[in-house]
Amino acid sequence: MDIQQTITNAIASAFQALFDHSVDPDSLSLQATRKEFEGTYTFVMFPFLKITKSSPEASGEKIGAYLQENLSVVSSFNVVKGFLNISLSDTYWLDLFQQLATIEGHGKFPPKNRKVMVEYSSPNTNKPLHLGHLRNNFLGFAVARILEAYGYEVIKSNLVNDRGIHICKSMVAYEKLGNGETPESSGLKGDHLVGKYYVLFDQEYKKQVKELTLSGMEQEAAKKTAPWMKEAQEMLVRWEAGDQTTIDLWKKLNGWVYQGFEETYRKMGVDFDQYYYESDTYLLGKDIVAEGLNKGVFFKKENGSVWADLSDEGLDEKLVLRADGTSVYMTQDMGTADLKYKDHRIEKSVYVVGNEQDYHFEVLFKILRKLGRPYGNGLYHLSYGMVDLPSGKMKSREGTVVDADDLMAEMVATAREHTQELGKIEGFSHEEAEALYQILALGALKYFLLKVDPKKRMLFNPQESIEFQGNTGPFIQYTHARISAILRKAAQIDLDYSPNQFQAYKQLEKTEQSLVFLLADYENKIALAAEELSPAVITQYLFDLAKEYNRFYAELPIFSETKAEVQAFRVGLSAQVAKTIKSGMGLLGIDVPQKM
RNA sequence: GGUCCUGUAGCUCAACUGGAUAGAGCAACUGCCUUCUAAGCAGUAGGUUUCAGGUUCGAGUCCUGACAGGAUCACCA
Repeated sequence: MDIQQTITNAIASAFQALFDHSVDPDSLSLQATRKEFEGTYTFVMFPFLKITKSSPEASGEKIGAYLQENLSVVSSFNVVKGFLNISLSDTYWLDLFQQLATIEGHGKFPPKNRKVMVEYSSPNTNKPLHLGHLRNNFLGFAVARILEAYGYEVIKSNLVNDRGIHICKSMVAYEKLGNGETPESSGLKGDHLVGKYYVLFDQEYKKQVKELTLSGMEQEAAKKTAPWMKEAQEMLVRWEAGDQTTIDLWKKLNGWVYQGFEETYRKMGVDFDQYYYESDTYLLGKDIVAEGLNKGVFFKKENGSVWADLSDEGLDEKLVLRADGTSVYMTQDMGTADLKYKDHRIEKSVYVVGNEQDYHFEVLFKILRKLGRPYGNGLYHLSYGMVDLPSGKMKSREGTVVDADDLMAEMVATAREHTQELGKIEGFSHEEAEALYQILALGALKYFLLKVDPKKRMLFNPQESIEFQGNTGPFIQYTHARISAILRKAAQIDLDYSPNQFQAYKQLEKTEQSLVFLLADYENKIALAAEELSPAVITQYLFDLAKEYNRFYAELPIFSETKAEVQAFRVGLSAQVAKTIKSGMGLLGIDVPQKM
């Protein structure tokens, strides 16, 4: 039984014994005591004054005295206004810490034997990845790791958007202007090369539309009749008909893009267990439309188009099949959902997709639940806000994007510069130094993007670049490096810091208690992060832990401490903090260095 | 216009889901390297939590209504 429950149970018995009033212990809750007060847990008296029939202070005193009397772990208490602050004994803290230090795999829940799929990244194959994708990929990867630690079996999937009119656009431009250019001949990464033609298409297309409108055509008509747009549409028809030349071109360009993506994913440190390609899935879902018609979930309009009526759920009608019998986005997403279930029997499915698709997923999930899908209640849209630049929204067609590859390269350069300025690479080989810059750069970037609540939009200012001080990835990495130095020294002098070496330690310092408390809290934070699908819970926790450790580090000596048990405890505590930082950063997909 | 999201220090973000005097980081200022890594630590300053009502012992948090920003409302994906 955990300590909070022990205390709330005791409080319930206190109400019984002192006031002859029975209270359900599960209805009582404790909160962490605020830093400026003495104590670990706080019980708020206000809601119970009717029971105690006395002032908040007097009630608190009575309950506190009862706890101290009857619970050996309670060493003291104080009452401020209506807040009963409870302090726990040193024995409790030492026992707790020994447990933590002894448990193998702290931060890993027992397997739930339940499968969850996390779909993220989902790029278009007509342009390179940008800053927005970085947020998506880091979020998806971190959420997958967190769910895994929470005990789920996780399948990371990537639904590649490899077909459609936008893909044909870059194909048309390449056909017209490419002159057989390849990644090798141009020296460009495959995805950047194809992206170049996507931009060229847009430029030429805009020119054509402008010319047509100048010659008197309506804007809308001009957009439809511009020669290149017509060619793109015709190419899409040929593609769907399986025309060999078109398919060959498509395969060639997509192949280049995949090579480029692979490299970018590798640099980002993300991966996938399962790829789905829209070229395979875009025709799926039509049988579901038929099923829905039979079940009365969908209805057909006069022109033959099929709709879902969700007005009873506060939404409106939504098209699921065109009058000509072809599918829309919703159709294939229904089909893909079934496919995922058929492939993996997942109970839970997380879609990491930007918040501009909130409505789409709300509708999709409602439809799937109406259809009685067994996985219907396990569907989650992890909706995240856009990353804005000071100049506003990023638009790839207009070239106002922060490219993912460029940004990562810049971060590495900044990390290199910063580290060298600090003169911190004595004794590093060239390879070690370069590896460190990578770790720091990616750590700074990932932490920066993950520390913000996913659903909030965030601002990225390339000029100010990403910090290495304060609430940042490198701050936490630094804490780990500091501890590593301590552990190296401990190994050098053959210091034994296993739990039986510090049995005799009494009178823990306040920061030591706080650290033990934080370490014990790690699993709660994993659970919270998993339930809320929010890596920001973990970043916040790691920052608190690192901050508290650095205070401990500055305040308390280790190797100059004369008592062996104190030395052993402090080294042991440091080791456990390092372990937890490494584990927590691992959940975020961030590496930690031994030296920096 | 309907629906959804957001609004907290100059800036970027927290606030344990209704609890104490709303906390961190950055930027500014003051201290601390002869002792385990100063990418650190301690401190000063910075707030009418967009506004107006309401609910109650208690509201940044819940309700109503404004205001501001964003997204979405295609036989596009």
